[in-house]
Amino acid sequence: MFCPTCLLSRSDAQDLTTQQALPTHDNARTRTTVTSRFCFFVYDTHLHGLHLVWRLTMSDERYEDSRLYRIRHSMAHVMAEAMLERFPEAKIAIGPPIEDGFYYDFDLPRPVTDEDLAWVEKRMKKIIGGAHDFIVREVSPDEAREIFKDQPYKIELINDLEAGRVDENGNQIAEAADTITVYTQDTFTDLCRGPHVANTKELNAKAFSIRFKPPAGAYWRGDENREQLTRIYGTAWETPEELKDYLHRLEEAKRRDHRVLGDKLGLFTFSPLVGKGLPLWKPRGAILRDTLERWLRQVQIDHGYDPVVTPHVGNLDLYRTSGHYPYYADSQYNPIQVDDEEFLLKPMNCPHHIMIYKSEMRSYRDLPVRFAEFGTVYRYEQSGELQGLTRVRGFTVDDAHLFVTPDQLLDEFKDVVRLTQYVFDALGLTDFRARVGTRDDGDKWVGDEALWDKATNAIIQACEELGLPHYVEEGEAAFYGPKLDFIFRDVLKREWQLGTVQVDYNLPERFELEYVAPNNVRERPVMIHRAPFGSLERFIGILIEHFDGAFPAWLAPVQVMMIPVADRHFDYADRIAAQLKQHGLRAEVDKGKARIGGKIREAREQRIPWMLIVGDKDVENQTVSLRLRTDEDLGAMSLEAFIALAQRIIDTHSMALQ
RNA sequence: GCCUCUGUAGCUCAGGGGUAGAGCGCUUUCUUGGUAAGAAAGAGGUCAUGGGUUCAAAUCCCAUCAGAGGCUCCA
Repeated sequence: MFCPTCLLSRSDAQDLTTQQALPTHDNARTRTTVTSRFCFFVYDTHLHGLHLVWRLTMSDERYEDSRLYRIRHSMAHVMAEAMLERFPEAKIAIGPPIEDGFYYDFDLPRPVTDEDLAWVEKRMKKIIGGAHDFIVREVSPDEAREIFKDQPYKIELINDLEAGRVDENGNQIAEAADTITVYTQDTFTDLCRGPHVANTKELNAKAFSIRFKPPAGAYWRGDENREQLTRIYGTAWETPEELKDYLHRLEEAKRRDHRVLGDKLGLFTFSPLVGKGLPLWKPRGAILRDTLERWLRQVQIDHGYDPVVTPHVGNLDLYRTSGHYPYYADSQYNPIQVDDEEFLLKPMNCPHHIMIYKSEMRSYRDLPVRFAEFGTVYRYEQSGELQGLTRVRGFTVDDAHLFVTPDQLLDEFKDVVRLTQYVFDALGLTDFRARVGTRDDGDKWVGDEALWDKATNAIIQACEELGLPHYVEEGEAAFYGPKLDFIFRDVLKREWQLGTVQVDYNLPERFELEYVAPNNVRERPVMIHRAPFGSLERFIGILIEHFDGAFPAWLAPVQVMMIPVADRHFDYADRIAAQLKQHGLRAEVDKGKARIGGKIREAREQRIPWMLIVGDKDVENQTVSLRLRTDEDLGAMSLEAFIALAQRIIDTHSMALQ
């Protein structure tokens, strides 16, 4: 059995131990997120030497071959049958299994109501109980057209199957079919490749739901210029317990939604008057963000990066030269006209950094040049795309651009990857996949194909030399070059794209960058674009959800909450808090009216790592009583002992609290 | 941008063609309490905004703004 993502075989995987490096595998290609979930690895770094060790976890079988896949596929057909009874005039589109469930797209005469879904769900249970066989038949395209004569979407699919599938550039991507398979259960027949369960008896009427997610709009064939259909999602499992688990996980994800927590913890807010997609950082969010920034800034300085600072706008010609303007005009704020010049709110930092590079004559002795900036950029994202902090219109990138000689490229690239891994590791983010994004077949790219190949090969070679398992995904590149993305899987097993490293031969060409080589000839440098966090906003949004707001102590906006037992202990609490602040700890005193239990509850809900309770006993003995947000009561200790403990945890970026 | 849904007190939400409800929070009073909510009283709302229908609109309709779930997009 092979992992569909990396093509590493299961027997190979079994031979691996945590202390062995993985063989590399770069010939896998996949476009489906379903299959790509099946190969995960966890890395384990020794912080100092940055020596990488990999472990692979792998499922036993491909999703497409699994029983769940057939169950979900069959469920989709059962749902379509019930929907056609509810909406006899409905046109059916497609209904595939997806991760955790299935969907079916319909063209409906009116919006679906919750009553409709309740009816359909009930009807589905009935159909399942009817013990209907799934019968497969092979028919000719003409027969198929007769069967689906009232279903225009199916006719379109049949015609395409018969002609052989063709992509948007007219390249044939599938053989012309002379037979078409159709599946029938009960009264419903669908054009379908299968596979299905043999009989609806194999479906569990108590282990599915179509009401866990509201109906949604979806374009026919994913094309925004075509019909908007109604997509109904379902989730289906083998047992009711699995369904319950899944619904529970959804609840958990909702509960720790960074938009909810961000409000509750006072981290950030939005104002319609400022504009949508433009986050406002409140003091507690800003200190968290500032702490991250200061730390990364220092790590980067240690790695030989030079901080630079550039303005928020730039002349439009700068972005015409870089190519950003022509390629992304739709998703930029309109140019600002001033006198007879046009300016753009900067959508990317690279052109500004390039101009800094160009401001001096560079010798090969100066390279590599590494410019780093927390640069705020603005992109006019489609309004429907905006989402909390994870998709905004103004955000700050932990951006850096490296200008290197071709000889230095590989080592520099590897060093960037090591730095990225160090950063994630220090934050306790350890579950990753690495994705090599290659050039799109379409027209969203610039430059010379040979240079693209060179850049892509450099990335793959670096991955191999680092022993970094990776997979290739076509069409995921930036327009100016291929990239390596780090895909992070959080505690709820959700995937997020975080850091990115890109190799770029094109912008140096476009901006005619040069350095003087040893033989006194002017050569062209190669650029590396990189951002471990990507967007600070998005990254913090992900951190909030991953940690459920309970940040490691070094990042916690408030690290210590003083809880005086009675009002007469306020002075003592104030004095302690002042001393904590002198030691660099972020401490506050809760002088509210609540009793001690209430204050503890509040501090816990605020995810404050340490609570120091002070009452008569503490004043008398000159102690503080420590309680953790995790519920442990560590009892009385001297202030010095607590400060030593807190500083040790903070300085080591420990995830623990004691 | 497109489809669907939502917008009522600071927050979470109930209600619903005849001038507004709960819990939490907030204020005050009592309580000074030792490890996940002490008690009582009180304040607080042009029911997102603008228009329309109606004797009467928070309620129905339209538009706008904002939010949610998807789709498309993501340098």
